[in-house]
Order: sequence, then C-alpha cells, then structure tokens
Amino acid sequence: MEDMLFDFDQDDTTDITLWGQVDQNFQFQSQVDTFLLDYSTATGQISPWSNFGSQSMFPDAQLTFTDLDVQSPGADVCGEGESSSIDDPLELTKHRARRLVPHQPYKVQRYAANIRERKRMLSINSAFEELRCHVPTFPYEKRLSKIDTLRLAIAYIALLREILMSGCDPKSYVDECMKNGYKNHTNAIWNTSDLTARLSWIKWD
DNA sequence: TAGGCCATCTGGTCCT
DNA sequence: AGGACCAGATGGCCTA
Repeated sequence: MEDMLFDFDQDDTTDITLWGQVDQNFQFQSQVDTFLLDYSTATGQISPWSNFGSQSMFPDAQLTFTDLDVQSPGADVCGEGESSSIDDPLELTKHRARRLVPHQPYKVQRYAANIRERKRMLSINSAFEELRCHVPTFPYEKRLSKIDTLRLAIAYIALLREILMSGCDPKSYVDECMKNGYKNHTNAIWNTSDLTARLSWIKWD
C-alpha cells in the first residue's frame, strides 16, 4: 500500500505576504482547508475520506494512515524524526497534511473541528493586525506581539480619554507629557516613555 | 542556548 | 447535534 498525497500547489505564486515574509505553510494549509471545506459544502461530507471504504472520492486509491491509528494527530505532528528529515517548509506541510488526513468518524469530526479552529484563529489574528494599525508605533519598530498590542492599545485608549477629558490640544498635551511625564492612572505595562514617545510621531493636524 | 512568540491540535464546556 | 469558544500542551522559529 502507498500513501496518497494530493498536489495542491500547482500555482506556485506566493500571494500571502506578511511583514516581508512569505508563509508557504499558511498558503498550502489554506489550500488544503479550502479544498476540504468546499468539498464538504458541495457534497455534505466533511471530507472526501469521510466515507472511507465505500464511495470514496478516489475509489482507486489505497489509503494508509497507520500513523493515525497509533497516535493522535496532534502527537504525530513531529513524530519519528520528521523534523530532521524534511527541511523544506512546504514539503513539511505536505507531509503533515498527508499524515493528518483522518478516516475514522471521530477523526473526521476532529479534523473538521481543527479546520474551524484554524479559521477562527485566523480571524482573531486578522483583528490583531487591524488593531496594530491603530496603535502608535515607531516607523522602525518591529512588529508588536499580540500581548504588547493589547497592552499598548489599553494605554493608548486611556491616554486618549485623558486628552478628551482635559480639553487640551492633543499635540500640546503629548508634548507636556513628554516634558513632565505622563500621569498614567492605569496599570498598563506601557509606561510614559513608551506611549508618549510613540505619540510624538503622530501628525495631529 | 534559553526564552519569547506563535500556530496548531485537542478535549472540555457552553450555546444555538 | 454541531459549532463556537476556550485553555492547555506541544513543537517550530527567531532573537538576544
């Protein structure tokens, strides 16, 4: 018997670029998921393998997923020294996808849940990206982590509220903070210099 | 090399 | 029942 591997990467173009990096894993994974979800939508099945042994989408294919019989999908992600034998990220993702395809009913449900969870996390991450665009950062600053994004946003909102309450001109308020120190009443991790220095880059007019 | 950050998988819980 | 949400576990990548 032989493992079956679907070639989803016929289009080699890399159309997902984030912070200067092309995430081939993400691209391939998205293709896999899109394929599976589209198929489930069209046929009512969660995956082409969900009716394993009867009306398979690929009736001639002999599928072997012996790894899954022994380990959970999560546990097998880096099983049997794969990380040392596969260097190419795209090949690694293909390898994982091949090994993660379930055929038992529970595993099919679990696999579908994993896809939904990934999509949910993607939506959360896109919200973080949006939030990063709204918090003050230095032009040369590296990408904020999620936790730093949240903390900076909290501090930023607190400062904006104080500016509103003060009725002062925003720029002069920030200048004053730079000179005298920002009287931060919140417990935000981001301190005076962190926030006001960033705000000094903002064009207020 | 250790630590931080992240993606992913997973099982439990809650909600519709 | 199935999906959404959540938190823990795990492993990979990157940087100081």
